[in-house]
Amino acid sequence: MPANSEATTSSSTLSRVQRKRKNARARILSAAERLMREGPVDTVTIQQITDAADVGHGTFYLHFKSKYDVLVPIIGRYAAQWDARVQQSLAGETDAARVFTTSARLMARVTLADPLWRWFLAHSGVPVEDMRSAVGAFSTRDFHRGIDTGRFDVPNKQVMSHFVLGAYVNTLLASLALDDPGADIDAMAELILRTAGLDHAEAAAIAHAPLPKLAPLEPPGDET
Amino acid sequence: MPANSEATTSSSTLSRVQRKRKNARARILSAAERLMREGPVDTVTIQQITDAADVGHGTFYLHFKSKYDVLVPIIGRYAAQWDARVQQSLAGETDAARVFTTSARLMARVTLADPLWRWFLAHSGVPVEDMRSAVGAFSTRDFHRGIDTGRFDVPNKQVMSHFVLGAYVNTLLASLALDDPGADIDAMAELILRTAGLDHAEAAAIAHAPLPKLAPLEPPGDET
DNA sequence: GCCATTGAATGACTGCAGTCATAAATGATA
DNA sequence: TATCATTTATGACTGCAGTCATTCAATGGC
Repeated sequence: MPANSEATTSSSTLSRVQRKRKNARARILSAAERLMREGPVDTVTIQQITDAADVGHGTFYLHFKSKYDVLVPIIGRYAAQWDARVQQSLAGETDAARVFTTSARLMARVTLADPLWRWFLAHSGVPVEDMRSAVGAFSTRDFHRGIDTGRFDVPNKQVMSHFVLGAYVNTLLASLALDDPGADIDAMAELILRTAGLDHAEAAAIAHAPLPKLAPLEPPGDET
Repeated sequence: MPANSEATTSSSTLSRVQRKRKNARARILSAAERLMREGPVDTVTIQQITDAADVGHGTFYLHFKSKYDVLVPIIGRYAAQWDARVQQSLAGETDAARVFTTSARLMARVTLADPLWRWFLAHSGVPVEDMRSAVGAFSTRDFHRGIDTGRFDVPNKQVMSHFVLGAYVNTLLASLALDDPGADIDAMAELILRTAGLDHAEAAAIAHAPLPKLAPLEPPGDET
């Protein structure tokens, strides 16, 4: 008796079902993003998402574990788009310390500007791995480059990664309450550079250098 | 029709009701701790807690917001007991950097040894303030002492606090998977000292100095 | 001693997250 | 193009978190 009782009522095209088939995941993702951008994230229910995506309630759990879980790829894509721009604007820069620092400072600002990221940060009751994949993927990459090229001096690469990521996330978390988080972000960058072995003067100079301007991202509802 | 239908069946002493009255919060706390230490934290329901505490289901929400919320004072008390011992064993130490570092290293080890703390860390989807009050209260105190006495050199005290707390928590979080987290904890301590302005040699020396022994805590079911 | 006021305590109730038995679509084999 | 195996989808169902209208002990005024 379960399954599609209503869906087959109009088995006219049949391709409609096929279309649903192939990209349930993508449909859920875009429906979730739309709904969560419309209203408060908390009030969006799984049922609303699956209704909007025109898939069954259970289908959601085939692709995602929870509401948090569906946010990860959404904000990940947002971050990836910005990261591409940031990297572009840093094309000429050869110093790994400057690349990392500028990237982190810009990405932190961008992150704090997005309502979905803000909610995610405030509710980051997520395992380390999700944090890493979504929050710190880009910063981590640039940071490791600094280590691998010998620009940074760290006693324990593994611990250093967790250390810096945690510091980064918690500083952003605290900055959620601020109107202009720029100064705190830069102070954080300075501290990271210190931790990475740069002397205080150089850390301060790099962390407070002027930032390159980036063109704003167009409305984030576009599909690939 | 609600209220106590069963509770008044034996209105023998009447003082029993009075006793329930005054310390619902304490009863909930001890019942919650007992249940959560008995089985997996996840499987304990609010209903089970209120049943064990012999209070109504709704009473729970009068005192606590959630299951996470009830854990905060529980693990806070555990930490406070250990902190007292740690401070005692550091009575002779005058260097704020050594006090902070030793305290942090010991408390991290103790924290990682407690199942309730481990669960809390793994599920720390809690606002910064809870984290601060439970996770970092003692470390934060010692850290600020280092700043205030001029032993530490930090550009921004506020940011520094969030930075260090986040680094601390996330490093512990990552250490949950390790059999012996000691080495990682010490590496973390070294990084904190660097961030606080100590030169690399001194940071390493202090962070890897031998730890004082502490007598183990007796079974944590005692009431004050 | 009586009544009014307060706010702690209660548990039936609501709504959502997450599960699971069922079933449709797809693909492979021949 | 029939048959079986595998993958993907479904929605009724379960159980718990959290709410809220109601009850009642306690306290203070008179």
